[in-house]
Amino acid sequence: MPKRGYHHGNLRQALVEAALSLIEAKGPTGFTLSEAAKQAGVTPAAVYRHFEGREDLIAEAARQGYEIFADVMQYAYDKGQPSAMASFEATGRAYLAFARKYPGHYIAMFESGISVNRTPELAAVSGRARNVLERAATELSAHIPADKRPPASMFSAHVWALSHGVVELFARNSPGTSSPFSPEDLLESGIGVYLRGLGLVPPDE
Amino acid sequence: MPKRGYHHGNLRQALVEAALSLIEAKGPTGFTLSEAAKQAGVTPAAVYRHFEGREDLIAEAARQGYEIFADVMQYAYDKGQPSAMASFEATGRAYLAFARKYPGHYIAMFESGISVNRTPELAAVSGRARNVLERAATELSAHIPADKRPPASMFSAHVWALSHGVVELFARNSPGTSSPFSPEDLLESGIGVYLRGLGLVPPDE
DNA sequence: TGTACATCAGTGAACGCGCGTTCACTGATGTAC
DNA sequence: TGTACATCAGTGAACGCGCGTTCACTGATGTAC
Repeated sequence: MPKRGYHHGNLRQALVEAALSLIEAKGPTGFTLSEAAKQAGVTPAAVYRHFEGREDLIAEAARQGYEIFADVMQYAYDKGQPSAMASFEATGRAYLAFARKYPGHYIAMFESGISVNRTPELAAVSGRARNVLERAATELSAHIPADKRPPASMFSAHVWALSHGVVELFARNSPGTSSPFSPEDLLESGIGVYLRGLGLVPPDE
Repeated sequence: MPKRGYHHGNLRQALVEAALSLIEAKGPTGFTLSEAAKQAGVTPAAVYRHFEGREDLIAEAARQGYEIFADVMQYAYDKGQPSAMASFEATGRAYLAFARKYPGHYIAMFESGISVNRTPELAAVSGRARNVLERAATELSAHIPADKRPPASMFSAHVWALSHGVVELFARNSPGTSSPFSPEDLLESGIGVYLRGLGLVPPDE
C-alpha cells in the first residue's frame, strides 16, 4: 500500500500498525510516537490529527488487541461446545495462540502499563474476553460434585495465570529462560494435570 | 543515615536502593539514573564512580535480587526437608513471598529487560535459584510411578509459570485485574490441584 | 603529633540527543452551483 | 464541465525538557615519614 501524495488515506490504522510492530520489536519502552510516525511515512505532528497523544495511540492498539482476543476466545469456546471440557481446553489454547500470533497486541494489552479502565470502551472489551474464560470455567465446574467444587472464578484465574506465566517466561525470547519444551506443550500438559487434579479427567488416562 | 560532608560513605549501595525504590514505584521504564542519584543526594556524575552506567546499575539491583531469591528458595527447600512434597510446596510459596516482599528486585529481575546472560555472575546466581526449584521437582517426581512421570523440569516449569502468572496478574496493582482471592490463596490452591493431578495427593483430601 | 602528598569520591557545567507536543501554514479533496 | 470555496489532513519549524554521559576540577581522606 504505497503512500500516495499529500494525503495518506488510512493514516490512523497505519499508525496503529506501526505502533504494534515497534512495540513488538522494542517493548513498550522502546516505542516512540515519532518513530511510529516516521514508519508510517509521516511527520510526528500528523499523529495528532488522529490521536490525542502517545498514550492514546497505545490504548487504541491495546483495544484492537482485546477485540481480537475476545473474538478468538469466543471462537474457541464455541468450537468446543457442547462439551464444557472441550470449550475450556480450547480457550486455554487460544490464549497462548493469541499471544504468539499477535505479540505486539499482547504486549500493548498486558505489558504497556495502560490501564483497562482508561476508557469505558476498553473496560468493556477486556471484560468480554475475560467473560468467555469464566463462562467456560463455570460450565466445567458444574461437572464437579458441589461439595468439592472450587469457585469457577478461581480456576479460571488458575488457568489464566498459568497461561500468562507460560507466555511471559517461555514464549518470549526471555532472559535466559529456555526450556526443552515448547510453550504449547507446557501449557497443554499443565492444564491436563490441573484438570486431572480437579477430578475431571480419569487419573490413568 | 544522614549524609555527612563531601563523601557519602556508602554511595554504591545507596544508589542500588534508590534504584530499587524507583523501579518499584514507576516501573523499569520510569527509572532514571539522574533521579536515583538525586534520591541518594548526589550528582548524576557521581554514579559513574561506582557503575558503568544506567544498565549496570539495574543489573546490580537484579543481581542482588537473585541472590536474595536464591537464598529464600534454598531456605524454603531446606525447611521442607526431608519431605519432597513439603519442600516443593514451600519453594512455590517462597516464590510468591519473595515477589511481594521485594517488588523492586522482582521487577528488576523479571521485567526490566536485562538479560540474565549479561554477566557470568548474573547467570550463575539466577541458575542457583532455578536449581533449587528443579531439585525439589526432581525429588518429588521420584514418588510418581516411572511410567506416568512427567519430566521433572516440566513440572518445575509449570509451577514456575503458575507462580509468575499469579504474581503478574494478581499480586501487582494490575490493570483492572482484580480477583476475589488473594494471590497466596490462588497459588496455594492452584498448586494443590496440580499436585493432586499428578497423583501425589489423595483425590479426596 | 605534625606535615606533605597521593588517592579517592564527589562537584558542576556542559554536551548532544530525541522526545512529545504546539502552531501557523499549505496542499489536496470534495461539494455547490 | 468548470469554477469558487470550505474542509480536511498533512507539513515543517520550533519549543522546552530531561535524559545519559564526559570532563576538568576540587574537597576530603588516609598514609608515610
